[in-house]
Amino acid sequence: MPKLGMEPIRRAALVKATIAEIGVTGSLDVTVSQIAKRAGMSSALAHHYFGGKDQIFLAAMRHILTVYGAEARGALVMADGPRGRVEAIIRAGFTTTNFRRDVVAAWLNFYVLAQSSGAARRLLTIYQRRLQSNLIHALRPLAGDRAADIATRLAALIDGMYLHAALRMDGIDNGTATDHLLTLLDIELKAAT
Amino acid sequence: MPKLGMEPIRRAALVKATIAEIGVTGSLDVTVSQIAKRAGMSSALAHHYFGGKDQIFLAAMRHILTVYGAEARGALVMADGPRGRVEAIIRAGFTTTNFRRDVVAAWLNFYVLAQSSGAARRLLTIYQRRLQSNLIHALRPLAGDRAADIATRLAALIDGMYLHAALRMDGIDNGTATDHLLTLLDIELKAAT
Amino acid sequence: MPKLGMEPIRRAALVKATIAEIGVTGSLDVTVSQIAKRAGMSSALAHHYFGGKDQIFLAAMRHILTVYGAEARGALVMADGPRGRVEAIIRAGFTTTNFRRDVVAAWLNFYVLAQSSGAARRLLTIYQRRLQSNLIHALRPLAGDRAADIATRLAALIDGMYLHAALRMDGIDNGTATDHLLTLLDIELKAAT
Amino acid sequence: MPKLGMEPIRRAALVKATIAEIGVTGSLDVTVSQIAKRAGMSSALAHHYFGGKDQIFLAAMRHILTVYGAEARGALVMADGPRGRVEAIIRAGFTTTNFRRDVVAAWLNFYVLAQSSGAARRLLTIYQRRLQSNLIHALRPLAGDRAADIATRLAALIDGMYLHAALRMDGIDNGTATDHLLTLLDIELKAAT
DNA sequence: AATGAATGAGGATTCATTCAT
DNA sequence: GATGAATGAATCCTCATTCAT
Repeated sequence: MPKLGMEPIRRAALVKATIAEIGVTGSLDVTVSQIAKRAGMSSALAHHYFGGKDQIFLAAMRHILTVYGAEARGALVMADGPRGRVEAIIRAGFTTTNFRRDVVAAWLNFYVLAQSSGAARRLLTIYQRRLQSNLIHALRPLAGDRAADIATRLAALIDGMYLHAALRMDGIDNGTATDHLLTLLDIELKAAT
Repeated sequence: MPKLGMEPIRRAALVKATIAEIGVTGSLDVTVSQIAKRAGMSSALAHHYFGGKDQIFLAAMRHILTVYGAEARGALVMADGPRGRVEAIIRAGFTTTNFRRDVVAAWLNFYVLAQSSGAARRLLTIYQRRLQSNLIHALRPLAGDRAADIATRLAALIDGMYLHAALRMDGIDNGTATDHLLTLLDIELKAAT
Repeated sequence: MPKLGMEPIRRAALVKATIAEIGVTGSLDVTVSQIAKRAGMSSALAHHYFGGKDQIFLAAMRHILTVYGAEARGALVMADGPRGRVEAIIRAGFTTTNFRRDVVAAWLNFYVLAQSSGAARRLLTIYQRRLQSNLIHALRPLAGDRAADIATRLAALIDGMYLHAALRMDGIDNGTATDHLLTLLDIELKAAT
Repeated sequence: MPKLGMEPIRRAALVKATIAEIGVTGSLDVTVSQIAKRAGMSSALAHHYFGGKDQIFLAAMRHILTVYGAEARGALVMADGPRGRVEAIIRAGFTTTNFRRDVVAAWLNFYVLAQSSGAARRLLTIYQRRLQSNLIHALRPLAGDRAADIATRLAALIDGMYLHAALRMDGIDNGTATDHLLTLLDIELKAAT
């Protein structure tokens, strides 16, 4: 074990462990000790690097949003035409990275956290605004004035799919979830013409 | 003079207080004492009537689902034609009773609870199945084979709207939420023909 | 009906135990558990009744000051003539109740606490002002303009004696401490004439 | 190139930082990290040089006592006649070096420390004995048999003044504190004749 | 010489739950 | 029926201290 530059490694390990632990427990009732143990260190060290439980949670949340954002951005760059851009945004939410069981569980829990924690809400709001704005931009050429409304429904359906997935209901998986979203997109655009 | 028939009154008060308290806190991190205090009794009495915190939560969840179910059933009876039946089901989710701030917050939290509590998940599953089945029945005459798929999207969008409402995103309120749902219904049916 | 009226009993026991524990340890590094144990209850109950460690300390401090104040007032009422009044005030600080080892140790620690705790400082200031004012009133007829200055020295010497007593220096005990104070009073008055 | 002779510099920095930190906090609840940070080094190094927190405190205490002793000795050498010697001793306690806010705060805290730490008590006792003995020697020619008693009162009043100063009571400053002491000396000597 | 890394031990505080009355 | 009393079992967090580099 090297003696220097441990911080980023430890932080990453803790973030990863936090998501995993939330995934297993299915709630935020996770102790710092559990997280630290899973990350292979003492709880004291976890506190040392993050300052407190809340900040560990926020870091995990930030991580999930960052990864999501990165994938979405990457997909957008490669996308072809307006319709392709919307698809890219939608698909980004259901990649194997983002639509893993524990990540979805964490996601849902962060939504709940956002109700009581200002910091969490701020984070989520930023993400939401970006998603909404991306969707609207991509939809404008296809649906004109209706872009905003359609974006709202798409965004809500994405979250709805996450919610159902979190409960493993309907046997939703990457594929079917994406299908539902794309179907919605199709009929929205058809109706908009 | 012993008070008779206090039990149902106390239980109802506790259930109501639980929902209110979850609404205020925005999470399940609510103590039995808080709930009991709001319900105007000692926490010991709350335990006496419910046996434990988990059961208080379950009772509150059951209450919400029951009220929702009752309203939906009532609306269904009055509904006119297949399309009217679907509308009735959708509208039931956004009445002022069911779409109140604290109820929505509790709803979201119960979704989370369902991830860690088998009993909670069972409750939710029952409700989900009933909703799904009601929707499919109502949609069948209108959309044939596509009924199931459409029902899934409608159900997911309902939950998505709840989620966004819980975070006061998009300025979602009764009216706009219902509008979005009915719009989805419209275009789904148009596309199904 | 449950066991009633425990609160004052518990609080008194905790205050007493706090003083004793500070006396034994000689510092404020006393755990709530130690205090609670000595008082014959769980630390949880201590928290229940006082809300926190700080408030336990403040209550103990308040208790000491209250007892002191009561004795001083009592002695003042019985005192004969101006000189008698000054003596009464002085003697009150060195009764067997107030000049006990643990009380003196607690006293000293509260002085230190007052440096970091606003609440503690306020308490101490009130006591100090009352002592000063009592002394000045009693001294005025005897020393006129010099009353204030003399009072300051008397008060400082009282505290100095406490300090020395806390460290068992100079073999200070009730008797000698009082003697020193009265001697100071004598020569102050002689010089004031 | 290893830095040579860092040890005394580091130790001095730590001692200084300790006193400052105690002065700021107003208590001994100061962490080694705080001290080390203020001294511009890691807490590990502080341990390396002193072996432990207790020893850092003791070193700080020793430092204060040493400085005080040095000033007192210096003043004694220059003093003129018995009365001048007593004055010199008294004034030494209230020089701007010794009567600084943080030094006084540290002083008071060391008194408290002496109640629980044998080493601290020993240190303080040595200082006390030296002060007492110095005072008695100087007073003997002026007050004969009464020297010891007067010395006790003078010493106690000095500490009392420190205590009041620590709490910024009575608006005590160098000047007024010294005045009170010298007044006491005056009237003691007058009474002794 | 110097420090980042790491932890064990401990302490304040909270809370669901039980019990006697 | 109802509650004050009481606690054990966590849980977060802090900190002195050690160690490898």
